[in-house]
Amino acid sequence: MVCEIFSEQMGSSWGFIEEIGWRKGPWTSDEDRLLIEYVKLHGEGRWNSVARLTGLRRNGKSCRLRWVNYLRPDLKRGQITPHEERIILELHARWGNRWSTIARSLPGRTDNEIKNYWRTHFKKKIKNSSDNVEKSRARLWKRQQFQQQQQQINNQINNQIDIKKVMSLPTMPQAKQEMTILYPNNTIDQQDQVGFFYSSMLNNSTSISQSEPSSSNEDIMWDDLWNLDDFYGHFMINTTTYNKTNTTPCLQPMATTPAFY
DNA sequence: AATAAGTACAACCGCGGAGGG
DNA sequence: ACCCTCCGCGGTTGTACTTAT
Repeated sequence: MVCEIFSEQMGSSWGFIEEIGWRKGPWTSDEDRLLIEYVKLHGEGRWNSVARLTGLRRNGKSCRLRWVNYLRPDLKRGQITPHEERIILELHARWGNRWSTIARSLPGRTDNEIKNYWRTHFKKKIKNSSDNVEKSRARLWKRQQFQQQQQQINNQINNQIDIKKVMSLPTMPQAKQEMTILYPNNTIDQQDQVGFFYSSMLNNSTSISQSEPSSSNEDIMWDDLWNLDDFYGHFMINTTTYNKTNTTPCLQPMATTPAFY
């Protein structure tokens, strides 16, 4: 019966690409229904049998993809929440583009969804990253100046807060020196970038509650993250520490954690 | 209002690993 | 050991929709 319905509604007038028997392009609601019925009856898997058993003119790959990314009942709909975004960032720092691995930590989200989210929200900034290194350094320096001023003001206002730890942030040359010791095999340029990112991450983490006059903190944070993207492999993987029994990763940019950690 | 640029997301493709014959 | 099929993964493309100019 389902085959009859299918053949009635899947005429060539639909305008979709047909290639040697297999349909391509967007799925129709009827195709979805057939696939859902198939999974109800036979369970997930054996995707190449779908066409034979349902009359659906989709190949196994297409059926699996449609089910996994769109039809599965346990999928979470709606926008990625800020919390999920943080998780994605942290896990990407640890795993790189292993989207399926990242997706396992986000129930209801698919690898495809996370991959798309990453690309549209973050990846686009990479192309500008090399140009931004110098600009970011200037911003970093400016931010450090700003933070020091803020800290001085805070000191004056509230003597009970001990901010010595925050003020002990390493300078850029210090960070580079530490990286040279820790990762002597990296090139000078890599160490330069690594030290820079480390430094900027630290500064971002301390300035999170402060407002900065001329530019958005968020913009700066993302810009700096992009500078990191190309050398995660040299840095984050080596230095991200996690307990094997705890699947939640933590961003700890340096082996020698700064005082405020 | 028109259109170019940007964004979001569904879907396809190629590749490689696993497993069975 | 080899071949074949199936499956899953990551990269990429296509397109509808939104926003900016």
